[in-house]
Amino acid sequence: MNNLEGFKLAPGFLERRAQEQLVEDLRALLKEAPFYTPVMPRSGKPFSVRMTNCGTLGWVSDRDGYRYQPTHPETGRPWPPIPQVLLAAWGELGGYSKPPEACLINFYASGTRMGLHQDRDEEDFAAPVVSLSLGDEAVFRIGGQSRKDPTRSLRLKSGDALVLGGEARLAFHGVDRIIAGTSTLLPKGGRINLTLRRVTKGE
DNA sequence: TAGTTGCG
DNA sequence: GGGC
Repeated sequence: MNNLEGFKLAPGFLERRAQEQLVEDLRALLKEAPFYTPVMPRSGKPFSVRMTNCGTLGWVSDRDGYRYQPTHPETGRPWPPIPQVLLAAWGELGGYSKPPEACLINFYASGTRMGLHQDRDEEDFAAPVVSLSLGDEAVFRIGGQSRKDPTRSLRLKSGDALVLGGEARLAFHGVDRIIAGTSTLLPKGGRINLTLRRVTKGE
């Protein structure tokens, strides 16, 4: 049905200790590039999820649209570099020759969500999208390349990795809800999702 | 128009 | 979780 080729779930890809070290890396990174609240193009409605990025490019949304840009929209500073453990994850799971340029960092507090969407603001759809989950569990939904295709839902746990490549690269996906109290990784709860992407076709 | 990373 |  919607067994899209190129969809891969790696449960427990990061063990607990690696998750803790990554959270430490992120703590430092977030001082340089704090979470901000993006808004929807044209309507200006805020996302419930807060965002920041690392890498040479970051995904942003504002009244003008969705795009990748080299600087934080509020501080104007370049995004910090992508932590090594994430580059290693890309190498291990992505199976792609070029390194990731963008790592979108989403923070889902309890009660936040992300509607069904496609990742299609990149030039390079041959590259996979690699995603890691930290903290509370998410009810994740994925369908096909058309919005009306049937969807299925799965639970993403802290340390799980997800790869969207091949046919699944342009699959609609989203987060229905966060289940509070399902992880002790983040002291204040919530979920962090890290999404690695190749943006350009060039070097 | 078609589409909507949101809303209901 | 479907549909606008």
